[in-house]
Amino acid sequence: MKKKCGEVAGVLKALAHPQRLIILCHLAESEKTVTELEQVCEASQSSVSQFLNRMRLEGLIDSDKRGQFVFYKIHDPQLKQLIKSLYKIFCQ
Amino acid sequence: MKKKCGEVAGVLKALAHPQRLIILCHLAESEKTVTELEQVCEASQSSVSQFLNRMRLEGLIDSDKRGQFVFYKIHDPQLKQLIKSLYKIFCQ
DNA sequence: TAAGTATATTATAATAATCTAATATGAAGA
DNA sequence: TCTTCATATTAGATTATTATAATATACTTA
Repeated sequence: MKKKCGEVAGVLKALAHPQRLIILCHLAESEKTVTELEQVCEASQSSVSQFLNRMRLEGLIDSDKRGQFVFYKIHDPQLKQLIKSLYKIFCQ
Repeated sequence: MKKKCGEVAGVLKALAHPQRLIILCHLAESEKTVTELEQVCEASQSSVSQFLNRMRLEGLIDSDKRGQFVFYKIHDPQLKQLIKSLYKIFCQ
């Protein structure tokens, strides 16, 4: 239990930030480019890029460079489930 | 959406900490005293007390003093639901 | 190849969270 | 009343997170 809570707390930390949560909610719908994410969460290019990189390193999201764009999407299926649950609990 | 994400991110912040998550998981089962919580999460008395106070002020938990003990329990029904979801997603 | 667009990186400043130690309060029992 | 136990509070040091500015890279198109 202690170990599991440590892991889960780590995932929750990624969501526990207004702009990162917006980003992840959008990624839960479909893949998005960095610029698209910049617009929905109204954060600077640098911040968004840093957030994305951090979440990628944590294994939560995936990046896929296609031409001049980098598309991000959710990698971790548990994260996707969690975002769905959040939506059910808090937005319905 | 922006506003809602801010609120939800606030709740998630409370869970996004190994020891607070352990505390909340135990409170999701039943009410507990501070000393009981100290033992399950292996944090100092002061830390636990500070965590509890903070979560109480955020409206997530309730305290009830009975004699020399203070019993804490989850106040926010959404938080209870969230903890159940976490259990389903990550512990089954 | 020059210019523009998309993204990443780095360093650093600003802010927030955490932990610890010390002390305080208040109830219970000898 | 003295002591012990349960809890709370405070202040400060430490550490982590966030935001910002500047610069770099790499692709695209004229």
